[in-house]
Amino acid sequence: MPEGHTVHRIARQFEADFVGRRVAVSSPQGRFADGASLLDGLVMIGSRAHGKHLFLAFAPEGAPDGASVEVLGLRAERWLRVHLGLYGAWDFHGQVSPLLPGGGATASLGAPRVRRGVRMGEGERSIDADDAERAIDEPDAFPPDPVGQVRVRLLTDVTAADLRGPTACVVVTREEVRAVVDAAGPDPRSTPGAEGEELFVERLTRRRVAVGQLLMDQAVVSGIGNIYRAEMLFRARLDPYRPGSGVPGEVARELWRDWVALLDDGIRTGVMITREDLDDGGREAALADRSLRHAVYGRAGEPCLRCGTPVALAEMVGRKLYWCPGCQV
DNA sequence: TGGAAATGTCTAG
DNA sequence: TAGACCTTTCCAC
Repeated sequence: MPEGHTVHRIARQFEADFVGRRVAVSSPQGRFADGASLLDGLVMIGSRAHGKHLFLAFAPEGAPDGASVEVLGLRAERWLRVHLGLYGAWDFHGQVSPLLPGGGATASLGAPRVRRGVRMGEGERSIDADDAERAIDEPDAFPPDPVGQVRVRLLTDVTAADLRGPTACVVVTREEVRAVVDAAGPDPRSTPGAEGEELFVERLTRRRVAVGQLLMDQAVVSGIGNIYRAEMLFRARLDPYRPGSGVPGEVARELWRDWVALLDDGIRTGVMITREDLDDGGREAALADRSLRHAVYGRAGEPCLRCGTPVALAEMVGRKLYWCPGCQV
């Protein structure tokens, strides 16, 4: 999936283009028709991410609905919770704000898509004026006709957001939002500072389960997926099979701090560049070519960038695990 | 046209 | 642990 950084970027996109606006909600595919009718015509009052969950808060126009308790810093009784799962993606159409000053707008955030032989970046594709695909993908008419299986369409006067392929897309109460967040491990962006770090270290080091498995466990830490998992263990020189209880506290702290830094970088750039050996030129090249972004992920059989040992590939709890058996001990 | 693959998670046995 | 589920895309046949 879109790992945690992508969901935070999606939350920002909604903050920029939907929050404060009245939203028409529909389900072109039909599978979310009931939920859509509960939200249609309400104003989006906030947008939050925790790990891989996206929460969009709604309230009646001109009448914040009087919720007495804040959840994720918002008083809202009606929320849309979305989890993209493995293939989910949001597509934005119409007026789409750039997420970086001076940057291009983002058309699509979520699972990678391959189109016309052009591999899109992980999670998203830029549609600045030079992008030849813009003419293909952005018809003049607004809103554009839904393409494919659009579970939900959120529509303001000027911007449309289409959701396809989510694992979860459901209208929830603030209590249900609270429950999901409480059950999840810390996310550096919503559990910042020492509290998140302490929680992470405690949950990682108390169990004998393999650290490679624990990093993917969203109850231990939120937002890490298969790529960040492999790359963080490589950066920490940790054997993925080492039990969490065998990871020294200081090493666990370093893992958390690395996650904080990687997540910040991913949110800022929209791209997972996890190699430590790149200079500015190398990063520039990696932005354009995803095969240059990672040290071990997707590089099975190729020599380790640190010690030359062939990168190993195995299955861990049903997911592909890449690591260097030479220098991850 | 069918199968496989993809940054994920849940449930039944 | 296997299977189900969400969707799109490429590739072998």
